[in-house]
Amino acid sequence: MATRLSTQANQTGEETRAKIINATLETLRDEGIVGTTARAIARKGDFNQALIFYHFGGVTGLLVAAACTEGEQRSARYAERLENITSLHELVGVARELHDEEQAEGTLAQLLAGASSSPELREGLMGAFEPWMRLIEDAVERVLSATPYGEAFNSKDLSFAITSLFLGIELMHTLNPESNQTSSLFRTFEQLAIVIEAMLQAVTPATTPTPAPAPAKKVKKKKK
Amino acid sequence: MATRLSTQANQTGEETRAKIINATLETLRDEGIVGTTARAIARKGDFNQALIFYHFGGVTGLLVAAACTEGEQRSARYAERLENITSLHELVGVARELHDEEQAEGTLAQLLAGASSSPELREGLMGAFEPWMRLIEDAVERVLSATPYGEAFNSKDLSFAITSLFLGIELMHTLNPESNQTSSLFRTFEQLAIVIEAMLQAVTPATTPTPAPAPAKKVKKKKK
DNA sequence: GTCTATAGTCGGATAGAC
DNA sequence: GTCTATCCGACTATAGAC
Repeated sequence: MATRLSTQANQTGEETRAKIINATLETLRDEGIVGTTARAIARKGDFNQALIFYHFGGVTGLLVAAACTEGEQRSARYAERLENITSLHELVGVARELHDEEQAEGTLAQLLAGASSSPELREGLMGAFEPWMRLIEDAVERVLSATPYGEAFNSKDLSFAITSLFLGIELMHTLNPESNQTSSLFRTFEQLAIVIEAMLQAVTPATTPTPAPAPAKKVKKKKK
Repeated sequence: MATRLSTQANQTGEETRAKIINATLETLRDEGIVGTTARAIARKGDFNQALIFYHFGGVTGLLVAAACTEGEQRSARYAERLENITSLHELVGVARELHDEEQAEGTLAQLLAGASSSPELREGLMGAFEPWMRLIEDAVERVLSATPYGEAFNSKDLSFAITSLFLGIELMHTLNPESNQTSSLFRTFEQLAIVIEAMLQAVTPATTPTPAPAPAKKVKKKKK
């Protein structure tokens, strides 16, 4: 791929596509889904509007591609950390880091909001989300299995809830971004995690090595 | 109010305004913020598009009015229940009911998403949200004060988190609305609430039989 | 692959008749 | 208060030159 045989002096398609996707994410962050039009994106990235249609077929196609790319990059950045998570407070720590990344700020929530008015976008987003959701789910399962409630809770529900919480925070954050609400929020989350971990420890004291109800099944060992 | 002295045969302004606002909420629910245009709203409510500008000055003004109205109705419907909440599982119960109300489904999240591209909408939403947030905050404070951690946590952060979680769930729900993900989700929440309450009880027994694994944090006893 | 130009559509908003 | 008619701008999308 990327033949580089063409006219030179100009970029290869891959570079252009990356530039367009980047401008799309910036536009989503700054203007929201409502303001993310082909013209606004082209303005932001300083390229010709027609390129969007040449490379992505249309705005919706571009949004899907942007969601996929962003999802892959995010997964690549956080996979290792997520795969080593075994405790609640570590999970909170990763969430805080993720929130502090400016690029991810709000783009996901905005894309989701746009899905209501475009079945095509909706389909694309479902695909783009799946790998990320699996990462979260695995982490949640590991955290759960370190507690006596490892089998008592639906980890799919819990990871759905965590993802929802995160998206909701992004949404609320746009209401008044200049407030430092969210930094206080993540501090509270850390306190919460510590207290819950302490309570769990109290419920299952170290003196009894085997945590309460021998579950004896369904503990996936997820390599790596 | 509502003079009724005018031409008759037609509705009074108040009725029309209500009709328009209702159509707006329906459009938000069905088409999302992107599809919520003056024309789409008028189509949905079967009235003339120009009425929106006569009564609300513009689409943004209408969206703000819809947010306020919806917020007031929701507050009126849930204030009593919220004000009597003292435990976590009750809070979850109200959240579930709220989620099951079809009218509220997604409109809030969509409005929030639209705030990114309109400072005027953003301002209006902040005002519309405040009373509701105070209701939540009071409930959270009561729930907290029934635990040994009543003073340890920032109740503003916690209610912000709860609101965010709720909005995020609405947002995720639009990805595949036909799945019964959310009903499973609220069941898990109820389990979670029960387990947490049980752990709290174990940590602070009524007759103090066990001498405290004691959370190694700042725990001020402050039963109200 | 990228640009200019433009066709065609849709949305916000207003003027003026009723 | 409501309706029709309409202007104007912005948007998606494409054709064709380079």
